[in-house]
Amino acid sequence: MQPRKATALALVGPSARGARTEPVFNVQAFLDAALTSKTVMRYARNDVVFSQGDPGDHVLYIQSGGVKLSVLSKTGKEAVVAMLAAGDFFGEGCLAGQKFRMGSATAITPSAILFVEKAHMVKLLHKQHAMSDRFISHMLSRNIRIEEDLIDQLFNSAEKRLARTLLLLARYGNQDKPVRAVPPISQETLAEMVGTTRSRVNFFMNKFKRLGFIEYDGDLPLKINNSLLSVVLHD
Amino acid sequence: MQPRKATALALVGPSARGARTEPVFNVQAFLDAALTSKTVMRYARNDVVFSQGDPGDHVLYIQSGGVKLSVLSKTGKEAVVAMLAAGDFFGEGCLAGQKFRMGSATAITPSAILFVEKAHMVKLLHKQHAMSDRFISHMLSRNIRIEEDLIDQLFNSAEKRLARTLLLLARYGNQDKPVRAVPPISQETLAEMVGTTRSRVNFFMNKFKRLGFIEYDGDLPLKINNSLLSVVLHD
DNA sequence: GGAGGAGTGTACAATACAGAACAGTTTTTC
DNA sequence: GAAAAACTGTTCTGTATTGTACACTCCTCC
Repeated sequence: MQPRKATALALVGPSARGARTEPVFNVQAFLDAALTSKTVMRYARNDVVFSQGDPGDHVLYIQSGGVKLSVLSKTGKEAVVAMLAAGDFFGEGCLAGQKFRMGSATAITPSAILFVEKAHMVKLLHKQHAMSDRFISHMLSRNIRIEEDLIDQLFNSAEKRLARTLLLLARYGNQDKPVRAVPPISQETLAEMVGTTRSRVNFFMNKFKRLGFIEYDGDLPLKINNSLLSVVLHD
Repeated sequence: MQPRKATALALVGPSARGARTEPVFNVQAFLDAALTSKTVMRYARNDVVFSQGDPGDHVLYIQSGGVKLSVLSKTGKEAVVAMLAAGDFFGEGCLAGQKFRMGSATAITPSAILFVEKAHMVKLLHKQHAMSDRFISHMLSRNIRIEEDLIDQLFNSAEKRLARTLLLLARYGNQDKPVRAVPPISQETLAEMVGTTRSRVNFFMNKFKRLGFIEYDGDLPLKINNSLLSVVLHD
């Protein structure tokens, strides 16, 4: 019924990490099928979608908005594991048998989230090529991204990690401009993403500012000078 | 033709991180299909399957043996990203459009590796439920594992990370024994897995030995005392 | 059987980092 | 519009970690 050919090869060559503010693939086919399992929820900024330890057997899909995945350690430290945008899945752990959420999911902008029950998701993966393509593609690029984060942690100092995080965050803004805008994020959150303390982030932010790598008046959102900041990474 | 029901639900509940020295699922269906694209290669310990930077458009599947995935930084440091066993896939990056290998793959034991061409892999994923179940299941558990590694890096000290790495490595040995054997791995490699220096690994290894957490005569393979070592992690 | 290599045991100086504290500023909230 | 909360700027101290260096043992391969 719905046009399917456009998505059939989605798996093969999506430079899945490009500027991606809207889902890339043919949402129709997926939604038509998925919506039969009904639930779409709406969240405001900072609303909690689920909390670490919650039972959960739904895979979630971001129709619009953005979501932050974080983990809390026994000692109370928080780490941000991923920042997701429209078209991303999360909570897929339940497909692998996880009965409880391993982390928390929080909306970072007003978001519409689709809930797909695990059993139903499995069916979809079997029945719909477009769906399984999309899901596998998502898993692949998420894998690549997490692996890069891990490698970043293993190789680089906090200063370089912060530089990299800023550069990646900037991709949320417009592409192809030398100077990009970063969404409003506190130094506290940056610290949780980078894996260091806020005071350390503050120190480096001011260093970057002093050196002309980033621009801001003490107020977020800030502008980052792409080419300059890359210097930090490649030396 | 081949019995398929046994694998149909493989996706749903595989405690994929159990003792897994042989592929869990029905290899027949997969091999029958995959082998039409022919290549199986055999490697001896320390043979290189592919190197970082190599062009590559094959997904690889471990029929038997074990493989180490590692990455080399610009400054010459090496990091071990994963240790894989029979039944695991690797090199899936090409499915997401990566034209070159992002890291190196090295056999850690004599191994038989199946090469599946990218285009053929995509076909298999569409045609064979058992195949796409198996692949998605693999991606899910790999994802979970890498994420855990990342969180480990963010939260824990080098000492705890080493303890965790040893405990995980021990799962290669027999399950359900309080004392497990770890395959022969140099302190150098351990350092690359943990993300620290060899001298630091040596320091902690001797500390663990002194405290009775592990046993070895200066010679690998070593035995680790499971319950004791966990103490390090949970305090 | 001697040379070279790989792996281990150990020590030490330089440094990156965490943790904590406090003042100043802006933004929320009632 | 006052009080509270949230965020930034900055400083300090102790500690974990790196980087490096050297001695020692064991293996292996001409």
